[in-house]
Amino acid sequence: MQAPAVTVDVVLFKLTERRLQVLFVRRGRPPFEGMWALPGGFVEANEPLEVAARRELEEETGLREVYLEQLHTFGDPGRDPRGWVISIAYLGLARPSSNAARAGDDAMDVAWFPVTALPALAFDHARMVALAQQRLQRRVRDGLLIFYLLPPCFTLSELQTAYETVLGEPLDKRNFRRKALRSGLLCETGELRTGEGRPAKRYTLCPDAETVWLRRLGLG
Amino acid sequence: MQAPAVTVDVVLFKLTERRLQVLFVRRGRPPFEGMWALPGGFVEANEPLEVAARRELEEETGLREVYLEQLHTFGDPGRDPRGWVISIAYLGLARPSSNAARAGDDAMDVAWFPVTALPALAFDHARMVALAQQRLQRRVRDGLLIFYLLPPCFTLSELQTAYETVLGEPLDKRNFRRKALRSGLLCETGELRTGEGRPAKRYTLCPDAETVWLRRLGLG
DNA sequence: ACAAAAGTGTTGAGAGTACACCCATGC
DNA sequence: GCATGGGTGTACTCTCAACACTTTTGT
Repeated sequence: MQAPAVTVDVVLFKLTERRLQVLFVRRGRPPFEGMWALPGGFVEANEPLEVAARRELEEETGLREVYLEQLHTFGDPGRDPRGWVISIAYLGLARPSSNAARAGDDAMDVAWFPVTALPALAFDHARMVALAQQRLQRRVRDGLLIFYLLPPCFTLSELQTAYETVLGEPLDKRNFRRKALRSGLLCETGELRTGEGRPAKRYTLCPDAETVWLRRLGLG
Repeated sequence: MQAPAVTVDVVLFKLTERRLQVLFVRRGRPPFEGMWALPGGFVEANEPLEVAARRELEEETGLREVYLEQLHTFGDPGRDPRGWVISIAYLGLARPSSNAARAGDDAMDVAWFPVTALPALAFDHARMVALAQQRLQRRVRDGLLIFYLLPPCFTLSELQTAYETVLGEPLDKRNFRRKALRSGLLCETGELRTGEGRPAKRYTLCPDAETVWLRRLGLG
């Protein structure tokens, strides 16, 4: 009974400059040396999978406290030239303030790329990104995932832009605002965002959002 | 770099007697000897994961040609008393005619249990079944998955009963039929199902159903 | 005063829901 | 003729989509 090696990989998304961006690291050794790849690596003995994903992400990029959910497990023979390696891929979401992708302990390059302009990727990582984006869109369409891509406080316009960026389609401002406000998920903070143009009210996801959301599904 | 052992497990559902049933095998050796468990086992060297799932399913239960999709990968330390073992769980669907669960080559017991009356299960298989049922409900609610649980030909009442059984709630007959027929997914076969009461028209999922379905999502 | 972004209502179409009776066959 | 399951229509509600102008601030 031979056993495969087991790795985890993280497709980490972030919203900046009205672009959906994905995080990559440049590989420092073969195979695919010098190529861009998803942050990830081998699972350690008796390490829970999600813990491994967080550890690798932090080791390679310095990022912590992101949202993570399991995406899919890839196990096709031939997906890794080193031999039999299966990988559990995670979908990750980070806030716009997560610039902090430092060059990791291994002194690797780390960079965000717009999902519309990906570099050539190592292994089957392009497939992983494509699958992750699909899943992200579904989960944003009917879920609370969008809020993991926003700062804790935001204006309705920022929220709308976030949706538009992830879904890749424009939304009607009035319909959007009505729906957002009627959802019961948002609280005014009282603050205003000032700058260009008229000041905008700031909102937060209200504390019982999860509950409200589940209640909604439970009743219709 | 230690590596875990890797297994696959299949949560196979089937509809009979207005019950949603799940397939189990009785374990012939420790750990959990004599207990019921999901069909599954170790992945062979360089074997694609889904292939492994199908192989184990057939070896242990004789069942082939079922629908399979990946569900989740379980890797918590302690989930298997033998040591570090991760398992890729699959959601499977079989038609009602799949009685054929023969005692496998290993002469194991094989049996279907209603999902509402599960036996005590080995490993973390109860969690797997719970997750699979949840996923099945979502995928049936908005997808074509229900048809993998039905024979190729069926009456509208059979279709309705299938939905009701999976979703666990009654549906209005007239609304259901209107929606089913307006969907454009069904073709009359011309056959009638005769027996008790008035004969019923038989329908099939029409050949371009997949296309129709995707077109629908694409437009709204 | 003007540029720039925030904010605001109404109408029409389609989908979902609730609800009760007649029809065709086997026995 | 009766038991059994098959088949049918209408009215109400609600959600979604389309659509354009006024308000508040900074410069």
